[in-house]
Amino acid sequence: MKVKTIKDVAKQAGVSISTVSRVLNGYKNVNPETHELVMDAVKRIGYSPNALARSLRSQSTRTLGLIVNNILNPIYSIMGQAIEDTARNYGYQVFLCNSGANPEYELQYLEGLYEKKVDGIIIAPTGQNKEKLELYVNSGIPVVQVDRYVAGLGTDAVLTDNAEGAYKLVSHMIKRGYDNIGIIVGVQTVTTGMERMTGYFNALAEHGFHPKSEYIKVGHFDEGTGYKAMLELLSLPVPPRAVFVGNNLMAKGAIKAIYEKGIRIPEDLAFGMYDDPDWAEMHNPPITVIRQPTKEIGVKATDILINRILNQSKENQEGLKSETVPSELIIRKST
Amino acid sequence: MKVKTIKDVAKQAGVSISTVSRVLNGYKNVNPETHELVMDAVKRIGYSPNALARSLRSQSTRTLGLIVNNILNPIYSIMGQAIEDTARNYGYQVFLCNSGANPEYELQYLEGLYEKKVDGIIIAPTGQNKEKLELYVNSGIPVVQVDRYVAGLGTDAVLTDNAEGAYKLVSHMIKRGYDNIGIIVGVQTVTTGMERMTGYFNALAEHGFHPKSEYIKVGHFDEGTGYKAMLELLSLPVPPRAVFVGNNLMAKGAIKAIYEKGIRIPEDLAFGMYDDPDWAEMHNPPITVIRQPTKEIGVKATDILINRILNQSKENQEGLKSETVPSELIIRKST
DNA sequence: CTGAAAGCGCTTACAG
DNA sequence: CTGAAAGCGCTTACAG
Repeated sequence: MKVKTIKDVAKQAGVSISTVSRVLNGYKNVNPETHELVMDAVKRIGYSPNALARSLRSQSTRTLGLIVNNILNPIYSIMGQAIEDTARNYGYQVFLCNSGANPEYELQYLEGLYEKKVDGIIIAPTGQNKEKLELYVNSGIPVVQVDRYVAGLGTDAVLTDNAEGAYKLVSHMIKRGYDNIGIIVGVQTVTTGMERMTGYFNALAEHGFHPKSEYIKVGHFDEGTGYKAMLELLSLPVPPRAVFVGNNLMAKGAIKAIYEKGIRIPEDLAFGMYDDPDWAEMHNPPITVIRQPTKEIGVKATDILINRILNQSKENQEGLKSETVPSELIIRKST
Repeated sequence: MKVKTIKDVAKQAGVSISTVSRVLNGYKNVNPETHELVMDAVKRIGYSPNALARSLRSQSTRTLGLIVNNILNPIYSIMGQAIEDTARNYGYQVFLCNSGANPEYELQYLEGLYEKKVDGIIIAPTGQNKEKLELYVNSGIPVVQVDRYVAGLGTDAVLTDNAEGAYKLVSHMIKRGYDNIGIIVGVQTVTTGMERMTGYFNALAEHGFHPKSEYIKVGHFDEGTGYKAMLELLSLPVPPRAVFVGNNLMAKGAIKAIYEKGIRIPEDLAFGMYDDPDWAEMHNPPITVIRQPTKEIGVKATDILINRILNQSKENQEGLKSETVPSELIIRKST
């Protein structure tokens, strides 16, 4: 079946292609009868517009790019869903890309989305591709950073107050009477890793504790390094009495290590984590967490991005926004 | 910063745009010196091709569409990741779309991807948009159905043997000595819902049991209806002694209901489910499951799809494939 | 209210 | 090995 074009519609309807285009785009100045003629022809031959041609000419794709770190992390799938839903309400489609925390893949996506001429992007950046991101900024393609950020980029951002979240959780542990509190967290080249570490330090300092280097483990915000770090903590001569784990993936690995060693929560080891995935509440005992308003972050980021796109031509653009949403301490039985 | 085109490169390099195009596309018959001239110019002015223009002319986008049912279901996020990775190896990008089990959204995506001229699609269909899917088939755009399928469509498919999986799990429960086995499963308009129900019936029949209608609950493969169904089962004069829940989302809801009622697993109620999400093993007690080879489904579907795309011009196409991958019974403490 | 023409940025026969 | 020209399927000033 040959694919139909606007030309076929024009021929069927007995009008010019300009007129067809006007009807299809809902222009007001079209004779009602002509309008009907065209719509009938469209129906009859089963015409469907070619977005490639339309976008090439109109310089707008009504498409957003979303690059997340790890689609297997529920934080990002929930955020992705919120972004998609919000974008849909504005009539935008979303190109969801998963960098897998791999800067090379991220670079490929950044290039691919640029070539595909998305109208804007939302990104949870690895931090390694600042140059490519600058290309967007310099080309006037709006970028919103979420969850983590590359500094000095001149983009909007929607973030969590990671330091405060970590601080709240660790302070809670201290108040519960636990000393020797360990931390397992992601690399310090990523803002979330840094800030959660900072919160940990702040909580200790404020309560007069000195951090002990053997209780501080840095990994990759994934299950494997979470598992390994926990094993190391547990094999210390004096293992920590409580541990703060920096995200849900590391926590999964850490829990696995705890099971293997036959350690009991919270009797032997109190356990708290950043993020509140399904299993945190279903776990026995239920786990104390810091919950981020993931959905809200997605909605806000999309609102900001699309408003930038829509107001691109306007003179006095609003200044860059860097919103920080609060996260919530949810105390359960594991601490 | 004005965006650069092939024309700018041509001017910089002092050659024609045809030559630039040849260099960019790696044609062999280009003078090495010319090649260098062009590549230098590309670097110098920071040229990046416009995929819209390229695709419009070349009639190929090297882009795949993936429409899943629910990105919050780990089955689909894992499958999505596998599809993305496989496609990347072939040089294809994936447009990941989440229908949210809503036929209207699915239709929108089906239309959007068609307009964007993807080279092929992979879909876990809701079942409601057969007509739109036929448009793809008739237009010669390859489609691979995964997980569930719309019958009579003339597409390839990669599926799980749902009936066999359900049969294995329910048979296991019977052998353990449980009578009065209930089922909570998704709507019977979707193949996975139907087939898992069939497996349940088969297992009962083979062991001489008669299904009891009050133990059969049909919902929407989501948490809400799983919760509701479980509450109903538990408030029966004679509640079931064991329950088979049809997917991981329904199971989450069902577990919540079980907690609320203070029911113990497996002492009061044995519990088994389709799918093996993270939390199934972390649950206390760990849950007996049927695990699908989700990743393998994604890889296979992508291989099939891309081979179709690549061989589209060839005469004797291979016949349609409908592969069924086996699923595995993993016995844990909940039964 | 409608049509003819130019052009978006490429690729691809066609000549040479 | 290279260039000029046509054309992919649209939208958008420009005339009338």
